[in-house]
Amino acid sequence: MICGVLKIMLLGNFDAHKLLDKVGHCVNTHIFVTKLLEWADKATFRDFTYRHETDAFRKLCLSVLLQRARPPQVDEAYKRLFTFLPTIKDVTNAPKGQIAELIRPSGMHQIKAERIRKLAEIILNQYNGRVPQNKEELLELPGIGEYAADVVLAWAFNQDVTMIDTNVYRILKRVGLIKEEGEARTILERLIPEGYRRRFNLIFIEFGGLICKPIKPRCPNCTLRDICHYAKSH
DNA sequence: ATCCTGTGCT
DNA sequence: AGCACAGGAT
Repeated sequence: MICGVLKIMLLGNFDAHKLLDKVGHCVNTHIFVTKLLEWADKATFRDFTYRHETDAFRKLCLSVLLQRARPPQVDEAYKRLFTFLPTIKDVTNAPKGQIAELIRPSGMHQIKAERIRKLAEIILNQYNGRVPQNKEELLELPGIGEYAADVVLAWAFNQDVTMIDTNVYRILKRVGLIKEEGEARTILERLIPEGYRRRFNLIFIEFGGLICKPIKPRCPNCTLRDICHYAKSH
């Protein structure tokens, strides 16, 4: 059953009993959430410097850098970009080529450079340097889609928002909780109690990066192996 | 549906 | 060599 009070050290502590009381009645999802929490309790989360960033504009740029990129490479690009171009004005005035060169490690640097430069321009000129705090306006921004908008709302504006990335898709699909990607949001919002969306997103990302990896997942070491369709068929 | 795009892993 | 990556736009 539930092994005492689970604590997520990195993100602060919370009482898993309360948490699990709010989760739905389905046995599989119950086990799923419990096992993930137990794993997060023991695991050592990776520490990327960009995770400590709270500035809304930089988070906005980060969500662009993260597109189809690996976290370590994004961290490198992130440091380079804001070391050389610390302010929004700096980014706005920088030639696209310079931005591209700075963020090269994150991949797709030409596209991302264009997106970041336009972002800076719009935030500076149309929003007077303030990143909008609602999803509608965020989605209007170039290079900002569902995921990027949710990331900004969650981590820059402290909103309890469900974020869905490839890690979430992959984990939910393999375990067998969803068949198609469109089902992810519904399932997640039923699965994860309000107030814990951000924490769980980090857990999904870490679990997806360390255990349920896209290639060569570590199924033998995985706490979900007993309930996971993928683990049973491989 | 397909493109964008560099790098790390297998 | 080939696939995959904290996606988004056309």
